[in-house]
Amino acid sequence: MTAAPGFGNTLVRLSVLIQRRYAQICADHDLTVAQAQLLCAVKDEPRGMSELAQLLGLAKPGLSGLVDRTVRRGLVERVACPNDRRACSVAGTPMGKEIGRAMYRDVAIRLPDIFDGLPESDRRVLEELVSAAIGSPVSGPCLEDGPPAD
Amino acid sequence: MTAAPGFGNTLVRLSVLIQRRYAQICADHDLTVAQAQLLCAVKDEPRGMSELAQLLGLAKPGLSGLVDRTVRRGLVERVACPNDRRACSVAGTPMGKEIGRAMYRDVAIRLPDIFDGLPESDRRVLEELVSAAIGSPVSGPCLEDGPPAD
DNA sequence: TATTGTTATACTCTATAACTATA
DNA sequence: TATAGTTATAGAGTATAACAATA
Repeated sequence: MTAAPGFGNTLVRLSVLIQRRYAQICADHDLTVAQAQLLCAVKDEPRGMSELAQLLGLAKPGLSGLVDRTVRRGLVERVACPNDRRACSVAGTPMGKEIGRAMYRDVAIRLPDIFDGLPESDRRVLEELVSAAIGSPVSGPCLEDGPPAD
Repeated sequence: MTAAPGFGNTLVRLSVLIQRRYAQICADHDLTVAQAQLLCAVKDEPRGMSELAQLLGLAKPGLSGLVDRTVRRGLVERVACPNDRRACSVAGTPMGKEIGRAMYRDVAIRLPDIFDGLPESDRRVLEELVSAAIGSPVSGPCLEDGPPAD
């Protein structure tokens, strides 16, 4: 009995719990999940399209559309890249950055409630283990670098 | 310093990791995530539409569409409810049940890899804490009961 | 009248293929 | 030629409103 047989499915249920709470926080800020993640990714500094596609796990056309819709809402803007006239970066507008930071704060405050049922000492152990297992964000955003893009 | 300030965002990144791996397993079984969850929910016994909507966190029209698409693929079918002629249940077809069970097994095997970086003893502690915090599945499916529906 | 589930409509998200402009 | 990003197209998912049949 090396691992609990249903642990994989417990993890799926955990991720669903997290995603539902996260989606609720996004909705409270009048954002879709994808828009919120984009906003969190550019809340401190602009990022190139390729980097964002990688970060958000989207193919390039998907990111283009997401940026379009988010631009339309006045939350981000495209800025030309001086070195390479094909490329562009995505920057948060003042409003977008503010909302992105508010999201980030709200997530930090409200999401851990999921583990309210655990005694404080267990929660601290859990935090340490999860943080150790998946590491810290490379440069600020809510997301993890990943393979899916393109 | 009660809780790590970024723990909420670490949880979001964890859930993204889990969801991406889960989506990959679904794709390996030629399923979308929503179809896989529907299949897991009916892999052992039929379930009513209301129960499924609650379980999957969908509003009724969303579930109707999901069931339509999954019926079209020959994985589930609608069965009339004898007591109430308005109502119906969703049952897996033999193929659908088989795929649902295979998914469930595959998730149990492949998902915990996420924590491969942790020493074995830490992994066991983590499993216990997560399982204690979110409990076991009520009746078998991969999902958790939740509020969003309708 | 209230409830179950579907249909209609609209928008977001995601994928693939084809395209434009630049390198 | 290769690369960055967009446009075109299609399908899945999700929400609200209106509807049908039954309770």
